[in-house]
Amino acid sequence: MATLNRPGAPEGHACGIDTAMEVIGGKWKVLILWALHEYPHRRFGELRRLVPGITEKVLASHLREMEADGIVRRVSYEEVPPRVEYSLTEDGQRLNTALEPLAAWGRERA
Amino acid sequence: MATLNRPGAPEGHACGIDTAMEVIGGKWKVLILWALHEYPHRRFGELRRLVPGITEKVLASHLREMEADGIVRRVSYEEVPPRVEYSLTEDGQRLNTALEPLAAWGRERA
DNA sequence: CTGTATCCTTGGGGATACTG
DNA sequence: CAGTATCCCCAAGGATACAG
Repeated sequence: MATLNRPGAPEGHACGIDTAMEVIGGKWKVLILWALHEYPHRRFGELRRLVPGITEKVLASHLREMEADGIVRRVSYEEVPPRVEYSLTEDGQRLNTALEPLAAWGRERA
Repeated sequence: MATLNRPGAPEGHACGIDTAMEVIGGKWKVLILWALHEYPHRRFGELRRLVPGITEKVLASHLREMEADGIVRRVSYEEVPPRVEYSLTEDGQRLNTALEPLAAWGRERA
């Protein structure tokens, strides 16, 4: 993404906020993150119920992207019927922690 | 926006992250926030230069929304040629502070 | 149960020109 | 200088059906 144009700045250490925004940019990603934090190791169907309104297609693609970004881990148990569990990676946990002040700011709004 | 479906939760205190995401949801908003934090009291044209790539239309509409959300203050000096200065409100400053851990998380990514 | 495959819609954002 | 006014576009999401 774009970065700031910082006249007279050291140049070489971006603000980093843009990087984070790309990762959590999807419409439901922070909600998924939050859900996985409060209810660890959820299955696909459980997540769908935890995040009301999301469609299967979008949940699936969001999970894929979050997995690719290294914040979500997907574990598939080869059973019938199929069982898949999603959880946060270490980086995902840290991201969630980093999100907490922002959540607090949101809560303080009337 | 949507909120989490939290079975067996106290119900009545949402996670708050969704609220914050709505406020910083625009494509360039965090960058504007950051710019206004590092270079307080900027004029329209200066902001345009600080956030390279943004168009006048989008900068204007983003600023309007951020003003409506109470995180940016717009002061117009009735002069010719016109002069307008944008700055962060108290709430905007607190939002920026709340964004810092997220920025740090982004910076730590390789 | 855990997803694809299709098709369709929308609005956020881009380009450009113009105005007080 | 500080913005509107238009027009346009496309990718992110939604709806629904189907599959292993």
